[in-house]
Amino acid sequence: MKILKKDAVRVARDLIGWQFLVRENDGQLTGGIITETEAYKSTDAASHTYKGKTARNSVMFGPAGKIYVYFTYGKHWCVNIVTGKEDDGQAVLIRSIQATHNLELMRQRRKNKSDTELTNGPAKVCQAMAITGADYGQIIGNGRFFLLPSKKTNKLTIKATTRIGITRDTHRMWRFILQNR
DNA sequence: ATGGGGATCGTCT
DNA sequence: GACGATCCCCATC
Repeated sequence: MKILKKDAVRVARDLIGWQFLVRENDGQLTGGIITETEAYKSTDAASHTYKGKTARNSVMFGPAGKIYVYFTYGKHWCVNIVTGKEDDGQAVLIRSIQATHNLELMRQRRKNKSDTELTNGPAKVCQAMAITGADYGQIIGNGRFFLLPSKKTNKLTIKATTRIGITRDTHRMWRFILQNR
């Protein structure tokens, strides 16, 4: 997918408003509209690729369009979309979506949390969409994962802020949030 | 509505 | 052996 081959910071902004979906075993689609993202690059001390290639982060070194999933805090999975050129070591973290497909299944997986708490965090998105380490390296578009362009004809209002939950390179304005949601 | 602290384990030092 | 690209619970306002 062409949009994903650009710089992660650009892609993180561009993906706001796109639909992020998975196909369930029964063929149904689950997911929603991307409302919050963050960019991570190898030149960035907050990135998993900052210290070079390892077994865990290898998929981040390309090609673009693959899924990078990681396990964190002993409990949670988080999902990224690999971006950039071959060997760049960059990706966009999906931090939040606005649920549009298969709400009932997502509520069930999220233990019937309120709708505002359904998919408003990176690990919550993975819980609701049942994304785990089994999805590591999946290619978007011809398997379980799908990205569909924004249907909005009017321009979206997108706010840039510093990233969440990191301790290094905290000043970078690489978090993008859809306004008026 | 907001904030502090505990849980928990794979990955890297 | 330490530390997270986090979530949840509970206390307080």
